[in-house]
Amino acid sequence: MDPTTHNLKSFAETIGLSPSTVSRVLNGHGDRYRISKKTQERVIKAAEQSGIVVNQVARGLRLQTTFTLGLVIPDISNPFFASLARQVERSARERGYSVILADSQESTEVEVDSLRLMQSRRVDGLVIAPVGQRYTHLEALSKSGLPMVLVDRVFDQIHAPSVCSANRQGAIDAVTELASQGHKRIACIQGLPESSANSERVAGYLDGLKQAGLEQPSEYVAGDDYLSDSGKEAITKLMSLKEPPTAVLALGNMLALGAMHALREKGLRVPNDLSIITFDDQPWSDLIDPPLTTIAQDNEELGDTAVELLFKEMENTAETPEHRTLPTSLIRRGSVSRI
Amino acid sequence: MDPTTHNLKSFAETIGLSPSTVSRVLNGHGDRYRISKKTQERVIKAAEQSGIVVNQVARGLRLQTTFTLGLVIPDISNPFFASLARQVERSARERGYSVILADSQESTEVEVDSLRLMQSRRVDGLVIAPVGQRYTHLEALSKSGLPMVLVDRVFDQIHAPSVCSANRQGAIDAVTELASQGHKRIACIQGLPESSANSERVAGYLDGLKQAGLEQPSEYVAGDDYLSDSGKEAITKLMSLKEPPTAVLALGNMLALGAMHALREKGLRVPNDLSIITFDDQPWSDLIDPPLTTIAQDNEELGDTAVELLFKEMENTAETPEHRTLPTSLIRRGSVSRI
DNA sequence: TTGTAAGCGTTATCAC
DNA sequence: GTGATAACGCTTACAA
Repeated sequence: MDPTTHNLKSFAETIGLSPSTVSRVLNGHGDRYRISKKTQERVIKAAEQSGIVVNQVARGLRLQTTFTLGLVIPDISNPFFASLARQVERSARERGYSVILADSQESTEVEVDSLRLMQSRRVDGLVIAPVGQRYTHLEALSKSGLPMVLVDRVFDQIHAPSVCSANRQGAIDAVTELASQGHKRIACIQGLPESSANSERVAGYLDGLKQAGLEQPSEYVAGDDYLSDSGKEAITKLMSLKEPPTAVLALGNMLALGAMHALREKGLRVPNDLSIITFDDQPWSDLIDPPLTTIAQDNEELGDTAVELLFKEMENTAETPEHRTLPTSLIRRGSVSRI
Repeated sequence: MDPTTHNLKSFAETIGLSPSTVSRVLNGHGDRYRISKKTQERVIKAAEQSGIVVNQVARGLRLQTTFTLGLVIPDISNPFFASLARQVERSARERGYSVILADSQESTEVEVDSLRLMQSRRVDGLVIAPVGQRYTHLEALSKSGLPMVLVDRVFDQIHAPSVCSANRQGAIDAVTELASQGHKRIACIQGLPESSANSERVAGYLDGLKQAGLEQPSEYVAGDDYLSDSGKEAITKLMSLKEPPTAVLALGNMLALGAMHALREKGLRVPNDLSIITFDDQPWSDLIDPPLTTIAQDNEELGDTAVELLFKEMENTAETPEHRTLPTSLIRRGSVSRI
C-alpha cells in the first residue's frame, strides 16, 4: 500500500532485480527473453504480494499506445445508447482496453470538444454515435488516421467503418405487418428529420406502403424529434385529419408512449381504435398495457460489432472501410389489431 | 494534421520558440512567467491554426495528475445508473476532467478488477456505486489514499464520503400515502436483500406501518432481486394469501412493472383491485396505464453531489468524510385508489 | 522575457 | 539470463 512501492523501479529494488527483468516478466515477455522459470515465478509471486499496480500512463507514453478507447454518444440516459455503451465497455474490457466516456448531449459543439479531448488523451480508437447534423469534423478526424467507427447515425461521406440497424427494412416489415392485418390508412410518427436513421426509416415506411399498394397522403408523416411530447403532438394532429389513420408506425419508443398517452386522454384505446408499431424494444415494452408490438434493434450486437470493426481498423489501417447492417426483428405483441 | 506537428516540441520549433515558452502559454501560465503579450498571442494563434493537441498522457506522467475520474457502476443499462453516469460525466467535464467508465455487471469480482484497472490508470478520484455484497476491497482502497466517493449503496464501515437517497424516509412516505387512502393491508416487493438501499427501504416500510398503527404479517414482504420476473412471482405469492393486500409498495420500477403484468394476466386491475406505489421515477412512469405513483430519487443531484464530494476529498484529504442524504419525493399519479 | 535540462515511470535496445 | 541506458512528450526549477 506504500505508494513508493507502487512502481516498477522500487519494486524491482526490493526483490533485488532490475526494472527491465521485472517489466519483461510482468508483460509476459519472460520466455521470449529467456528469463529463468525460477526468476519468473519469484517476480509473479512478489508482485501479487506487494500489490504493485504498474503505471499505465507511463506505459502509454513509452509504448505510444494507451489501450484506451473513446466512446462518444449523444445521450447515455437514452436506453438505446446505454445498452450500446454497456456492450462497448464489455467487449473493450475483454480485449484489455478501457473506455473513456463522453456524452455529447445531442450537441455537435460538445461532440467536437469531446473528440478533441479524446485525441489529447491519445485513445487508440474511437466509437462514435454522432449527433448527426454536421459531419465535417468527423471527416477531418478520419483523415487524421485515428481509427474510428460510426454507430447508428452514419454518413456516407465519411471514410470509416460503420454499423447500424437495417432501418429501412425494419420500417418495411412494420408496414407490411400492419397491411397484412387489413390496415389501409397507415401513418408515421418520425424522430429527428436530419439524422440518417430517421431518413432510412421514413424511406422504408414509404417503400412498405408502395409494396402493399397503399397510398399515403403527405400529412401522414408527423413529428420533429424523438421525445414523447413530439409523439403526443403528432398523434393529435393525425387523429384530427378528416381521414384519420387506423394504424401508426412510431420511429422511436418515446414517440409511441407519448402517442398512447394522448390517445388515452382522448378516450381512444390501443389497439381497438388505433394500432401501433414502434421502433426499439425495451425491457418494459411487453410489460405495459397493451404490450407493444415493436421493431427491435439488436443493441448488443451493435456494440459488439462496433468494437470488432474498430479493432480491425486498428490492426490494419490500409483496408477499405466495412459498413455493416444488422437485421431488425418484428416482435408481435398486443398493440396491433386485425381490421 | 501531420502527426509530427502534434507535439509541443516540434510545434515550438516551427514557430521558433522553446517548448517551455509554448507550454507556459498554453497552460495559462504566460502572465505568471511574464511572457510578452505579443509572444502569447502568437503562440495561441499558431496553436489554433496548426490544430496541435497536447499529449495528456505525457502531461499526466509529468504532473502526476491525469485529470481523469473513474466511474464504476453495476449496470449502465439500468436507467438509474445511466442518468447517474450522465450527470457524473457532465460535472466532471465542467471541471476539466474526463471519466473512465467501468460496468461491474453486478459482479463483485469484476468490480475488484475494475478498481485495480482504475488505479493502474492513475485516476485522480473514483465514483463508485458498489455491487454491494462485499466491501473489504473498498476498505483497502480507501486506505490507499485514492480519493473516492460511494453512491447509492453505502457501507458504514468505509471511511469515505457518500451520497444516497433518503430511502428509509421515502418508504415511510409511500406507506403513509397508502394508509391515508384507507389501505390497511399493505405489502412490499423488495429488491436485492443484501444491498443497503433495499434494507433501508424495507426498514422504512416497517416504520411506516408502525406509524400508521398497522400490523404486518411477515409474508407481506416478498421478492429477491430487482428484476421484473421477481415482481411477477412476488405479486402472485402475495395475491394468493388468505388475506391478500389491497396495496403494494414496490422497491424498484421493474418490480412494479412485473407485478402489473402478472395482475393483468389474472384479470386484476390497477388501481381498482390493487394499488401500487413504486420506487424510482422514469420517463415512462406517467405514460403507461395507469400512470404510476412513484417515490422519485433525484438522480441528477445524486451525480452532482457525488462529484462535488469527490472534489472536496481530492482537495483536502484530511477532512472527515461527509455522508449526504438526498430527499425523495412522492409523485402522485393514477396507481393508488381510495378504499 | 525566454531557454536549458532534469525527471515523471515505463520498455526496447544493446551490452555483458 | 539479466542489467544499464535512452527515449516517449511534457513541465518546472534554474540559468541567462
